[in-house]
Amino acid sequence: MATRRRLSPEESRAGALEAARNLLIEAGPQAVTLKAVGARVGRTHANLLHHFGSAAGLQHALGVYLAESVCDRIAATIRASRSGGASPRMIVDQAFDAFDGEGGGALVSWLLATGQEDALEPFAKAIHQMIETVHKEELGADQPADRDALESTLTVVLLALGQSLIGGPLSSALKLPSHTARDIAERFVDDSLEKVEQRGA
Amino acid sequence: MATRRRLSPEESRAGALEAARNLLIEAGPQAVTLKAVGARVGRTHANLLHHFGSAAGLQHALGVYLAESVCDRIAATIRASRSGGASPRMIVDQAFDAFDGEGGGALVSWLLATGQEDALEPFAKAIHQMIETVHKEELGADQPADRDALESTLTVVLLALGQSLIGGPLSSALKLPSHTARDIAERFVDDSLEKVEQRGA
DNA sequence: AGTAGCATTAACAAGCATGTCAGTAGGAGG
DNA sequence: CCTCCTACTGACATGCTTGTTAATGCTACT
Repeated sequence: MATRRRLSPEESRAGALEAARNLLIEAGPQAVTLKAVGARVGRTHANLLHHFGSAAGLQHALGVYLAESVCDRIAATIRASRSGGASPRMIVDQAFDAFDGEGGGALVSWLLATGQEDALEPFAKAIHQMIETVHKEELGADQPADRDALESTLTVVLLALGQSLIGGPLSSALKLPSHTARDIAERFVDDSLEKVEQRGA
Repeated sequence: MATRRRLSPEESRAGALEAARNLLIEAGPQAVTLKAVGARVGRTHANLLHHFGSAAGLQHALGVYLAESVCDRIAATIRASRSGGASPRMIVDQAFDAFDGEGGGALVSWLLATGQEDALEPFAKAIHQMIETVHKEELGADQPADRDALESTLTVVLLALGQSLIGGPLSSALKLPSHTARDIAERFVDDSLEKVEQRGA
């Protein structure tokens, strides 16, 4: 057997979390076991126990990792819009993509499946944090995001989540194109921005 | 030990499904095991195997049961609105309640967690069926539901689902009242109905 | 009452996920 | 080169879930 390389704890954890995320997205919450994740990174399940303390430790770390990952992706796009590189539509698109492909939907169903619903709170707070930060950067203002912005955020997130979970089968059953939910969310954001501008003028 | 009553297959199945649903709502998908469900109805896990054939059989039956349950509840309210007993707002409310308390959200996370995503399709079709039926009853028309009605349905369902899954923590983190998603959905439906009336006039 | 059918169960078995522990070995620092 | 730290592993243990099977005993039907 070839000599095994010895990784730093950080490398091990990062690799394991990435593997766990892919496993989660590909095969669902049930598939994320110590053994399966270990196999993906070429280690034993005892190794994961060593690094994460327990299965629950891995679950928690994965939750944090996914939440950050999803928020980062959305926040990056919002920041890009500041320099004129991204329209509101693109932001909504990114939000949908983040839930759909980055593991946002998977994260939620994972947390719900493992019964750690309290872990949703940090995720929700991360979203709020993101909105507040971006809002201040955007306006250069010190005031918190207004109610319309918050409601838009809520709407987009809920629609994106729902879309990532049952959007495919549902829009197909209703005989609507699969991008319908995206369109609705974009329309909603457009209307909201319009209202803000009118009020500002 | 008191003599055990002997139930008909229908009674057994119905009782088991009801117990499974409560278990699912209260403790999440992981908690729905043959042993746990059996304990709730005062039978052994072998008994459930006898009635449902396998664990997968119970899962499938539970999926069908929940889908019907949720759709029935919403459809009943829509029908009531025909006789003037229910407003559009109440219909939206019922949809949210159905997802929140009746197990709609739990159903989806259950199906996703157990990896039977194909079971979402019948659920989605049941929703479509419901809309088409109600639409024809409502208008007395033979034509299928128009696009606006379908889009409203999609929006309400996605929002209700999202709300039932992460609505609590999310609206709390955004410092919005917990009924915000409901309000948004109701506004959306109101606008949609208004548009239809204008076009009809 | 007697009997046949089937709901029900206990006992058993296999598989899997989590967790413990003692020991091995890689790699950095002396 | 030697030593210490610790990443890493294999073996073992436990408990849970699903599944099989043979036997038991209600209950409906004759």
